[in-house]
Amino acid sequence: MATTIKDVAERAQVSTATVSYVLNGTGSVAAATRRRVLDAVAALSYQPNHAARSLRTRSRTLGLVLPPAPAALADPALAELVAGLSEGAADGGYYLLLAAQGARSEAELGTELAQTGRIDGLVLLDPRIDDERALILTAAGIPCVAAGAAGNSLPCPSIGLDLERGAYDATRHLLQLGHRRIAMIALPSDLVGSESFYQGFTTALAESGSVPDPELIVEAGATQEAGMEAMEELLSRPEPPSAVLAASDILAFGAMHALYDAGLVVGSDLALVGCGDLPLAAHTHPPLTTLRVPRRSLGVALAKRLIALIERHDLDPQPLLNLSLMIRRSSAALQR
Amino acid sequence: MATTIKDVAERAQVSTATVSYVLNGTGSVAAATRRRVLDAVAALSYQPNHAARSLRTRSRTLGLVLPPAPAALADPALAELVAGLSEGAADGGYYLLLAAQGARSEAELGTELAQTGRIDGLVLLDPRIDDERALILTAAGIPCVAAGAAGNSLPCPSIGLDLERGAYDATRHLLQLGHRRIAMIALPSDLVGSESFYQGFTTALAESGSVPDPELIVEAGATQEAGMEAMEELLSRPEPPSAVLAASDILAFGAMHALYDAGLVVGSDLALVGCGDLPLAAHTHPPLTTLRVPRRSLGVALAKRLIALIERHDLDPQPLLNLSLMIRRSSAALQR
DNA sequence: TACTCTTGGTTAATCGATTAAGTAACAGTA
DNA sequence: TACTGTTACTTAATCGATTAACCAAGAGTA
Repeated sequence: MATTIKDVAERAQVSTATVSYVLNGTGSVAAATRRRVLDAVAALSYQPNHAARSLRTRSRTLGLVLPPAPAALADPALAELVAGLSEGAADGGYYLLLAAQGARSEAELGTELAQTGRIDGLVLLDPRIDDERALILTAAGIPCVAAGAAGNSLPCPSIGLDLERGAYDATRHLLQLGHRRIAMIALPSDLVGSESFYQGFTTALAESGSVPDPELIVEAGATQEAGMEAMEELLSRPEPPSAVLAASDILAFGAMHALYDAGLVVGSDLALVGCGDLPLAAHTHPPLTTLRVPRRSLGVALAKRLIALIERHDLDPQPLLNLSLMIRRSSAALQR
Repeated sequence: MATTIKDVAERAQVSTATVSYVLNGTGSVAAATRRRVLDAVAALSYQPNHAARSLRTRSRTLGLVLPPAPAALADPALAELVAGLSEGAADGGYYLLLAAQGARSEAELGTELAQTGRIDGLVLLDPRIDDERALILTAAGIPCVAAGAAGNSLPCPSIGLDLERGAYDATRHLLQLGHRRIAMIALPSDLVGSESFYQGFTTALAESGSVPDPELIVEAGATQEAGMEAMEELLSRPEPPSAVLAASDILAFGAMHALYDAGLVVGSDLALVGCGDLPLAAHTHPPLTTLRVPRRSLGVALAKRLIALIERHDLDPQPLLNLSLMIRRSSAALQR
């Protein structure tokens, strides 16, 4: 049934070694012989057996651990990243293995997958500063790359989003609309991106001659509820903001709820900008101005970086990926 | 580095065969020996190498082909299904391999993956009547199961959603609100689910003493644009409907746009019900009444069914999964 | 001429499991 | 006693590739 390298060798009148050399481009093979082998491969439509191959070499598989149930939905756009990942993997001759986290920690699961030879490397989502997973995995010699992180506070390579520039752009947008009291709802500060995002925010403010008011910076969790509470907190200030930059769309959605509850109209009473451009963002009321993340490209870039790491070939450092500001009705000129 | 079965055998003072028998529960092994082996396994924290194992047996991997770029976003809730799949796979000791479709057809890609021993079986999304992929794959002896299909118009097993019951419930809901002219925007009729959905719709109408007006049944594509056009068509009827049941949320979103353009208010001028309960559905204006699909359970059930097929053990036929009607503001009582 | 390189191949070991076939020891039975 | 079964193992073949080691023939060189 399944055609093996032996069948090809017989048909081409050579040894299996020669077939292998032709197929892998290693060894030296005369042109005529190479032709015979390739013809035989084509005639038998031979595909090398994956298990046999990976028993001797690599598994040509990248791993991704899916966050457990509740958080799995936290990023409804995960599918796009995953699509990019498997696309980038396919380009390099790899596939993507998905594992449900279950009881074990991500690092444990990843280690097991790597040690049993199921995967050659792992993609890490939502990296944190001094990320524990990255530490454990790299210590165990397991290649991994982190998604969407910039800078070098990570023990493994990463593909960065230019969050600093994004936050800068968003803040400039709000400043240009005439806002002066601009608040920020931040993600947990141990996420690798948080610092950059804050940096962009303050840089834009500084350029306009102001400094961020500590009263208007709230560090929240990552959930919608957290965004809601953060917004409530901001509204309780003696001088509440006229505009809010949220570090994620989820936080922004929560903020919207709080504003609605407070009887304020988003877009006219207060401007709101999110980050992520989830599919939902264009459909809230009012539609949310937000920073679009190139998730698919991020996925492709991550896969390529990880493959380069696995195969130990150098790769030009990947430039940070740009976010683009999608201006919608949630951000509007200051009312007076 | 990597501990092998040989290391375990040495430590337990037995042959590798015995270790294998203990680990697989095959062969007969004395209790004391079994203990020694298990102790050695634990002491060395041995995990069998996947490649070696799958060279002799199965790959313990399920495959899923991701639709190409544009369609990949068509179902933003795909992530949930995928999470369910990998969860169900994990329960059976399997993992999930994702492949980006690229240039080749899904059947070709699936066949290659199976023949190279990368996967043992394949999950098919959005099955069609006499699905070509299912035909090719089953003909090639590759196990596959289809998602969300009912009935036996498929050449492979499937996990069914009770679309008939769902459509029935949704239609009853509209009837109870007082609607009498109820239209339906259908998905392409070659999708396996379409017939059942239509069936549920007509059954509910029949119970109320009416028959479906052919003028009010429109078969559309699967896109938002298709939904929009279908709605425009319905509005152009001499006697337009007062309520519309769309066979998917995407279609319903399109219909909403058409209604908005026509100056009609969804929820008061016309009731609208979708199907799927995409994350977006609760956040449109007005929020969309829709049938919730248990995507995660569907994924789990699919994985279990596929594994049973692969390992050839019988499985009680899985009952159809129920949809639940999420009543929101897009469906309201008839205005008079 | 005699020696060394290349070139173009082959042979055979190897990766780490599974499993058919064989065997020794002992119990049960005719 | 001799034979048949069990039980509890071991030996060794096998899955299908990769690759180190070896080898023959012809080209180049001193």
